[in-house]
Amino acid sequence: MSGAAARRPKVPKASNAVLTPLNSAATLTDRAGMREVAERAGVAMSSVSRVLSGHPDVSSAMRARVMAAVEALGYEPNMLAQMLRSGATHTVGFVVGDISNPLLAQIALGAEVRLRAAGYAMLLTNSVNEANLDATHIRLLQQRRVDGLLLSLSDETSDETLDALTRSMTPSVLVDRDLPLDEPFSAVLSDHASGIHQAVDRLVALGHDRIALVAGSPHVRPTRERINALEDALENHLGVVGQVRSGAFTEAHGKAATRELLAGRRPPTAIIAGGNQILVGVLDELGARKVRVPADISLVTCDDVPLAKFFTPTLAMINRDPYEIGLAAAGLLLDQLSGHPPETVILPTTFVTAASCGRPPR
Amino acid sequence: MSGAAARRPKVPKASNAVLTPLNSAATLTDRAGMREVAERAGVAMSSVSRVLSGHPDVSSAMRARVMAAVEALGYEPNMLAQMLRSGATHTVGFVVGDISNPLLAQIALGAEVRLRAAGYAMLLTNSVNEANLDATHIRLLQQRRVDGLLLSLSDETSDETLDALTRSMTPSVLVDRDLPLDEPFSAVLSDHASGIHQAVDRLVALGHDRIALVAGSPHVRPTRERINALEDALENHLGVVGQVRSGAFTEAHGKAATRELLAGRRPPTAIIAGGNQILVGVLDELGARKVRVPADISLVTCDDVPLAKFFTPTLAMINRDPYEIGLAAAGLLLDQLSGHPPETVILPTTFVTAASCGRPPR
DNA sequence: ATGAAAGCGCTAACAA
DNA sequence: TTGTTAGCGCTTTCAT
Repeated sequence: MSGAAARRPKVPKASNAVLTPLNSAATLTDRAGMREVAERAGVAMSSVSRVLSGHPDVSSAMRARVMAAVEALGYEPNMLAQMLRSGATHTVGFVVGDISNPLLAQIALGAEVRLRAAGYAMLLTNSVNEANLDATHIRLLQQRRVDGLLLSLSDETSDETLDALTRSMTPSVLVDRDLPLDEPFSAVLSDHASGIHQAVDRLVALGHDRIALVAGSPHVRPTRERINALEDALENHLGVVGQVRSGAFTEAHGKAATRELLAGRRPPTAIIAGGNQILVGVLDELGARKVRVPADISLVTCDDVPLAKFFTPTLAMINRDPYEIGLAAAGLLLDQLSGHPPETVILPTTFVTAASCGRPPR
Repeated sequence: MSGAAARRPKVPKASNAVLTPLNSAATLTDRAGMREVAERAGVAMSSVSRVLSGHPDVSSAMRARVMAAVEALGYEPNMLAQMLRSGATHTVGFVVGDISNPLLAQIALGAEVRLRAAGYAMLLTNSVNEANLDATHIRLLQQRRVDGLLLSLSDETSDETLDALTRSMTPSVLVDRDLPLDEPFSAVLSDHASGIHQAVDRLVALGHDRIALVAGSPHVRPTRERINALEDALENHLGVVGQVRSGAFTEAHGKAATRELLAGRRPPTAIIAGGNQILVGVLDELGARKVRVPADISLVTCDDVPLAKFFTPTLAMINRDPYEIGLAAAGLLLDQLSGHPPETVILPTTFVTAASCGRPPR
C-alpha cells in the first residue's frame, strides 16, 4: 500500500502543483529538472544523465534527442544534487592567515585561477593570524565537504589544528608550512635558506659584522627556515654575529624588536625584516630614531610589496613568486585528487640587492 | 512488488554491508548518519532533526536522548544533504576583479569575517579585470546555488553580465558599482566626489591651475564618479583646467597617460592617480623623466597602499576604509537574505594632504 | 510532542 | 544501448 504510493506518478509537475508541498523556496518553479528533460525527450532519466556526463555508451540519436530537450528547457543541472549523490563537491578550501597580506593575496589568486580552470571553486577563510581559528576553519570546511584543503596555517603547532587534520584525512597541500605529523601531505615550500645565504654573503662582503633578523612567528616554517639559514650562513663567516628576534608578523613586533636591537650594547649594522608588516615596524622605528638607511644601518626585507621599487633608498629584497606558489599548490592538490600520491615542491627565493645595503659605518 | 522492495529495511548498516553498493567513496564508513543516531536513541529521524535544528516542540527527555547519541557517535550533519533538501547553501559568491589589489583584498577580508560570523562561507572568483569573466563567474556561482552574490565587477556595461544577473535573480550587493538595470540590488558605494573635491580645493589653494586625473576603466563607477567630481569641482574654480585620461587600472595606462600629459602643450601642474596600479605607472614615468614631486608637479593618489607612509615625499591620498566596505557589503547581503528589501549605503572618502602636494612651479 | 513517509535532483548498479 | 530502481542524508508535512 504505502509501497504502491511510493511509486512516483508520471504526471507532469504542473498538473499536480498542489502536491508539491515542499519549501516555499519553490518560487523557482521555472527551473527545469532532469525529470522534465527526460520526459520531453521521451527517454529515461538515466539516459539524460549519461548524455550529460559524457558516458561512452550513448547512441548519437539519443544524444541528439536529449540535447534538444536540454536546450529547449534551458536545463541546468543542480550541482547540490550531484554533490550529494557523488560525494564530490569540486570545491577546495583555502585556510589563509591573512588575505590582506599581498603575498597571500597573490598566492590565493594563483591558486584560484588554477583550480577554476579544473572546474573547482575555492572557499576562502581568513584566520587573521589567530592560531585557534585555523582549526575552526578546517572543521568548517570539512563540514562543507570540500574535496581538498590548501593550508597556510597561522600556527603549525596547534594540537587542535593537527587533530582536525588527522581526524578526517582530507587531501591537503601545505603552503610553506611543516607539520609534525606522519600523515603524508603535499607541500609547496620556499627555499628561504638560499635567499638568506645570498643576502648574508652580500652584507658580509660589504663589511657588516652584526646582522639582525627581525622574524615573525616561530610557529611557522618561513621563520624557522630563515633563522636556521642565518645561523648556518654565519658559520661560514667567523667573526660575524647574528641576532634574532622572532615574535609575530606584526608592525608592533617589528618596531619593538628594532628598538631593542638599537638600544642594545652592540646594535646591528644590518637588519633583515622577515615580512611586510614587520618591515613597516622596522622602518617606523628607524625613522623615529633618525637612523639613516644605508648610512647608519643596512636593510633587507623579505617578500616584495607593491610600490617598494619607488622607495628611497631602494630596498634590497629576498623575493619569491607568490603567484607561482599558488599555481603550484593548486596543482599538487588537483594531482592528489586525481589519485597521485602526495608530493613536495620547493620553489626558489632570490636576493636582489639595492641601495638599502651599503657599507657599515666606521 | 517493486513497491514493497522500496520499503527501507530497518537493519543496521553494518549487517548488510553487501547491500551498500553505491560509490566506493563509501570509504568514509565510519561517518555516522542521522539514521544511526535515531536508531541509537531509539527515536525517529524526524525527532533527531528537530532537536538538532532547535525546533521548539521537543521534550527535554527527547533532547537528552538524542544529544547523548549524537555525542556517542560523534555525529556531524551532512551539509550537502541539508543544502539539497532546504535549498539554502549558506554560501555567497564574491566576484572580484583582482584579489591581489590590496583594496579588494581588504574588502574581501571584511566581507568574509562578517559572513562567517553569520554562518556563511565565501566562494571567491577572480576576474583578473577581464569583463567577459564576470559573467562566466556569476553563472558558475549560480550553478553552485550560492544564496547571494557580492559583486565588484570588472565592467558594468557587459550585456552578458547583466543578462546572467537578471536571468536568475540572485540577491546581490554591488560593491562600488552602478548597474543599468531596474532590478533592485543593494549597494555599498564610496563617496568619491567628496574626496576629489577636497583634493582639488587644496590643490587650487596652493595655486595649481591644471589638474590632471589619470583614471582607470570608465566602465566602473569609481572612475566615472571621480571624473564627474573633478569637472564639478572645477566649476567652482574658474581658470583652473582639468585634464582627464581614463583607460585601465594598469601600470601601463598610468605610465602612458602621464607621458602624454607631460608631452602636451600645457602639461598639468598636479596629477591625481586613480588607483594603486596607476600610481605605479605615474611614478615610473615621473621618475624616468626626472620630474620631481612636488617641486615640478604635485601628486595625489586614490586608495592607500601598504608602506605608502614611508614614501618620500609622503603621498597625499584620497582614502576610504576598505575593511568597512567589506563588512557593510556582507551586512547588506545578509539583510537581504533575511528578507529585508535592497538598500544602498554610502561610505565616505577623506583627503589627506601630504608633502607630495606643494606650490606649482613658477 | 513524536513518528511515518515523501521526496530535494541526481547517479549508478543492475537488468533487459 | 537503454530503462528501472534504489538510494545519497536530510527536512518537513501530515497524522497521531
